[in-house]
Amino acid sequence: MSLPQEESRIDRRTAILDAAEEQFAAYGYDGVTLRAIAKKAGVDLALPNYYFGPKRDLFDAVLMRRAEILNAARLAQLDECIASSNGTPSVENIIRAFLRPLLTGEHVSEQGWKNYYALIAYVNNSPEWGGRLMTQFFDPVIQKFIDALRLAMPEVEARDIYWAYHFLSGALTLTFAQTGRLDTLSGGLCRSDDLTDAFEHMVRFTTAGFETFRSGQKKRRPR
Amino acid sequence: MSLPQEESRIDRRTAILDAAEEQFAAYGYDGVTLRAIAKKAGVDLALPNYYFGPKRDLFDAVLMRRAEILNAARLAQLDECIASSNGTPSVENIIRAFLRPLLTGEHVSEQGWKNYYALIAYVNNSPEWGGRLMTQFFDPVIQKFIDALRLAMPEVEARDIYWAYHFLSGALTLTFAQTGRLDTLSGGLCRSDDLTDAFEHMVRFTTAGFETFRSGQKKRRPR
DNA sequence: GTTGAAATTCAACGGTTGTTGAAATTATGC
DNA sequence: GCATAATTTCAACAACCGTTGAATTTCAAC
Repeated sequence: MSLPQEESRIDRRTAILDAAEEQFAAYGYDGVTLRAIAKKAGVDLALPNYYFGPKRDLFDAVLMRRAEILNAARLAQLDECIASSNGTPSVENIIRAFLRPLLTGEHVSEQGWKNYYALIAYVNNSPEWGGRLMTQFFDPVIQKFIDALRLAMPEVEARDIYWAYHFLSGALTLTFAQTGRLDTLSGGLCRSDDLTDAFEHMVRFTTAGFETFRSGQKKRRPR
Repeated sequence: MSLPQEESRIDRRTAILDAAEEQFAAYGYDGVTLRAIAKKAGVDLALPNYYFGPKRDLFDAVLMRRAEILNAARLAQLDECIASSNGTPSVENIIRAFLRPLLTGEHVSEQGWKNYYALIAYVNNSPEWGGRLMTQFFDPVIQKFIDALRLAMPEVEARDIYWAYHFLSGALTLTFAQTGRLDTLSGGLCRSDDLTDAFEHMVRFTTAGFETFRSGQKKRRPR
């Protein structure tokens, strides 16, 4: 017997990451046991600890794995977007550069990426980790997008742009979460797992949201 | 001794609800133990179970308590909004009617309401409960707001309105979550606990997002 | 094939979880 | 004041948690 040799070594690390990714996304950090992860991955209970250390480090490893891929893809899209528009890109094209890596090729078809997106939704809305982890893994790249947006709308205050990005982030991550609520609310009219449809709507909605801050009117009186 | 009589009976029920609300919002359902809740509420470990049954029922009770208050306030605002505009209110006024109950009077000052909002953010983005609980507690009222929005924009397809509400919901709940991420991302320019500022920006952003679907152009080609 | 390192299994540890039944306390109706 | 019910306390249950050290197996180098 020499079949599962060179393959199974690496396979087990990624099998653990895949299983942890799926479970964490579905039930949250505390809702998942190492025993459930190990069983899903088809490995011994002690193996996750052997490869990744304590549970919290495994969680970080899951987050880190695809964050690097996503950040690199986003930066490439942003560079191309800026280059192809003589230095001052449109708001819509910046948003498209921000969203496009999320639905290219394997990202829409592979279940692993969908699980990862749902996990991001969980982390982004968690008071426990949202501040720390999102800042650590994603905000360096986000800042470059904000810089580009400021360049695209130089007359808009920075505060307004940060708020607008915040709303974009919320809309995006709720769509990631795949709760199925929109589907039932709309009586089946909308399918939240149709990422292409979701993002086309999101681009229109958020682009208009950003652009509205060009008009100088400050705060209206509430009520 | 006859001081803690009529008072403490009711107080213990609400003390448990308050403590559970705070803990669930901060750490999620599985991140909280009944012992932590009981300790925070200053009651015996067995008391939560005595009043509310198993842990899951306590969670539902926490959600239900303020949901009824919020739903009633929203319906009142919607009625007033429709009545004061001769039957066809503006999109902006509908959104304001939807958001205004969140920052009236005690809701901004009481910490209990802020905890509840953070809990909603957790539930709304949870694949585990987002579909079931949000639909159960909030969607009947949401449907009435959608009806009003359809009336305000009769030329827009229902699908587009449902998507737009979905993005509004995501933006709103992320703001609820109070992760502090926006604060650090903006270098202190934005304070996410300033609900008045948050909602004034949210009204502008989301109103523009809804209105953009009036323009008949369908899906643009991505890329 | 032998040797040393890496990978995997196994069993168990101390600690914590939600839940519960029985006892003790307090309030309520007569 | 007494009996009845509601409330609160206490102790403990069985089940499960993350983690680990030792034993076992598999691998790689010579």
